[in-house]
Amino acid sequence: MYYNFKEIEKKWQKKWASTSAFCAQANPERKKYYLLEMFPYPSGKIHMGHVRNYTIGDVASRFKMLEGYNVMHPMGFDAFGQPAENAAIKNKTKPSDWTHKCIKEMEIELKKMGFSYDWEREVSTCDSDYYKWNQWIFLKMFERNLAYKKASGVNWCPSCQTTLANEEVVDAGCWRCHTKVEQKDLEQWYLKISEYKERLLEDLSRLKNWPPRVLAMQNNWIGKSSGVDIYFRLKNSDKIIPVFTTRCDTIFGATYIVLAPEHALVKELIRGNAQEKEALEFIKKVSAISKIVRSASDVKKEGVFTGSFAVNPVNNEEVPIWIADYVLMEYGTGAIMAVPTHDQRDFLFAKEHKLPMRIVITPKDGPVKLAEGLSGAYEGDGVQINSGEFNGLTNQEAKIKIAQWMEDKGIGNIQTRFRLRDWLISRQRYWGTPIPIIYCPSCGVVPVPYEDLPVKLPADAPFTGEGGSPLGKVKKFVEVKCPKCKGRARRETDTMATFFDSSWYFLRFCSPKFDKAPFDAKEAAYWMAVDQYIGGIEHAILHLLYSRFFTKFFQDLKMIDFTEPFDKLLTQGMVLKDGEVMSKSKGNIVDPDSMIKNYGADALRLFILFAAPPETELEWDERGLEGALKFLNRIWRIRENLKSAAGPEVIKCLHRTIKKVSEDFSEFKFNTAIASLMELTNAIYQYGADKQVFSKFLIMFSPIAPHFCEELWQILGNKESIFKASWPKFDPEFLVEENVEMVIQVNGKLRSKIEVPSDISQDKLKEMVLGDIKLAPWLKGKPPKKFIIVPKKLVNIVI
RNA sequence: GCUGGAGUGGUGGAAUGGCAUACACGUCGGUCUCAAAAACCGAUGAGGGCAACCUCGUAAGGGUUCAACUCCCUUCUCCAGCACCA
Repeated sequence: MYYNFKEIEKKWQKKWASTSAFCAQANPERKKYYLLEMFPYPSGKIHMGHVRNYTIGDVASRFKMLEGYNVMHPMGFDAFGQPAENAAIKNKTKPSDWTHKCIKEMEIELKKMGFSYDWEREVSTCDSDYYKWNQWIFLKMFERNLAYKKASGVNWCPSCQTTLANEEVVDAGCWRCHTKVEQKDLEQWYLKISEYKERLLEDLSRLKNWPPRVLAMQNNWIGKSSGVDIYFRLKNSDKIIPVFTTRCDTIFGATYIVLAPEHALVKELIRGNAQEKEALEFIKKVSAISKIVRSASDVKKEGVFTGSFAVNPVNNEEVPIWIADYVLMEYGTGAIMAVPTHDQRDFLFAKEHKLPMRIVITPKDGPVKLAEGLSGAYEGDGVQINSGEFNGLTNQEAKIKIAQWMEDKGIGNIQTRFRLRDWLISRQRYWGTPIPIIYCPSCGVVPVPYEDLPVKLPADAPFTGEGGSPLGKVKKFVEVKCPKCKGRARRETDTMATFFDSSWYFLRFCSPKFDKAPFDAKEAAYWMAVDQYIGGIEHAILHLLYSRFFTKFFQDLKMIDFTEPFDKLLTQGMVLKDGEVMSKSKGNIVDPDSMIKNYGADALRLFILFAAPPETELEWDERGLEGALKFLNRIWRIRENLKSAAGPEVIKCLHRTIKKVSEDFSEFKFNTAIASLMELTNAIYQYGADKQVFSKFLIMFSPIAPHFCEELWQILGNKESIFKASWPKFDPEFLVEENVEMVIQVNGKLRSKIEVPSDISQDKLKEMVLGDIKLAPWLKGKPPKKFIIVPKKLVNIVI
């Protein structure tokens, strides 16, 4: 007979809701613990990824609660975004109706899993009470020149009909629909995240409890590199072209320079030259291709000669100036010096266009290779040659000396460059936060005054699917009075990228109904930072970088006094089926709802935690889920067979288990914690348990299977919720064994085992070991050279 | 190419210098039953041996150590992120 999980789970979910069991209040007397899982986009249905993410969080949250912490465990919805608009077009509904319906459905599913959320703190980013503060934050950034508008080539998704941030372009496609991204010249709003690049990079070192790969990814993304701007002068002109290089040690080998096709000087350089026509055609061709496609490494590097020359400042050599598609305007100075002998890209380009080469670094102890015989660039370290006064130095020494020498002579400037670009936040969509800006023909760009916030989304925008923002078609939204001159003006119709919304929601949870600012500083001071954050690796750059940026911004506004929002981060692994990610297109989706129906939420939670450690991928296996249910039933039966007093074997095992589970839960090693609870269960089956042992077992197991344990807890006669109980403590006395089994090795190989009193003296132990008949053939009568004794574990005899 | 991570039974996984394979899944056998299911008990890395036992075994090779899945070096494979970033 299976226990009735359907009834039991429903019963306790109702009870927890009616008693507000998980509602948290700030209390300076108590130690707080803020546990947060990344909030979901309300698609209407939870998937196994959500189940895994939120189960891990729920166990941690309930464990901390039992340990006596004041736990805040909130949940909300990242509710703006394109699916709602697409649904509106398809089903002729309104995005807000569709979204709110989805949120309702999702709340029901989350509640069915028995998660211990503080629902009174729930937020939805599409509520004007929330997005009002997006606008508030935007205006604060605008005041500090951290939000600005600029025209430039931007990533454009033709399917979503909107612009995308660099972070949202994945494999040259849109992160949502995978459509190939195009390039468009548009005037768009940006956030100056680059202002924070040094801090964002440096503070990574504070994040000791973040996974190394996330730190590595952010480090890469910020992409700091040090080098020198070297000033090349145009031949027959005073004009200077600075080029950025990290390899100034190769400057004597620079035989030509290359500019990006968009470089400001290009037009002037080609004017009147024989190459002008060819060059103009090339520029036209390149500008039509998106930057992403252009920068794909498998595309052949193309370029043309400008017909002009520059002067290498270190040796006054005249070098040709080329333009090529592989030089990017956005990075460095938009111009490079080319050293074909020591840079593979330059090498290939020089070979193709028959440009000169000169070796300036030769491998230590290696022969000097001749340019004619060179099959590829030598990019390694070595000794300087053909480098004037720097000959003979190692290139690493030369790098430092040449940089300094250039600064002294005024022909170069030591520079640090970053890869991180500013964050494009304008979206030509409806279902997002309106950017609070008004364009006035006489006053220009005018911010909406704070007292006029929120700028609400009009409810009656038309959804035709014809492209272009629906907001632009709502007259009463667009046509406004200028706040300054009261003249006729036009409202900004772009909305904010939804990543803006999620960059500070963890602060909103501290005071979700606060109406004077995005959050109440006092509440935030108590609850922040988030002690444990849990979510998918897909947000390793986007969301986590933006959230760090916003936190630093709030710190600068003196609204908070910390600089990093998330103390510990756990990125959970994906749930796979037959080795592949579950997806609609593969048709291998396992629906959590039907699993709850067939096995119960507790069994699902148990399986998901037991099948793999949280960070690794989890292979879905329904047999494992059956196994989880079997284990629950095995425990269920214990209640009928409790003895009046448990024997010493079980008591010892209990204390070992308490120690192990306490340690494992703290380190999120749920799979091994469950394994040790299973061992205790096996011991109970062998030796029997009393009520006390079983109660302690239930407390330890309750974070994993909360409904199940509440029910048994009540059956044992307890009136209060099991989550009001306190976490059991182990007694070290019970961990001490009178006798221990010791492993006896000869030359490191296991040859025997003996049981000895655990407090045996070394001499007595040696005596016993030498008397062990099993060892005789291995010792061969020879006297042992050495005894290695690891107390209570092992003896190794070296002969 | 750069960066980070991983490689252990038929399967998921455990062990971070000290008995390799805990705990489960699966498989096989037993108990109960007219029978089956459920439940309970037991076996289960490979090879050899009647057996006690022996040999081999954590991607491959080498090293350090009394002792290596674990530390070091070399190589291979897989996963993930970034990538004409000068």
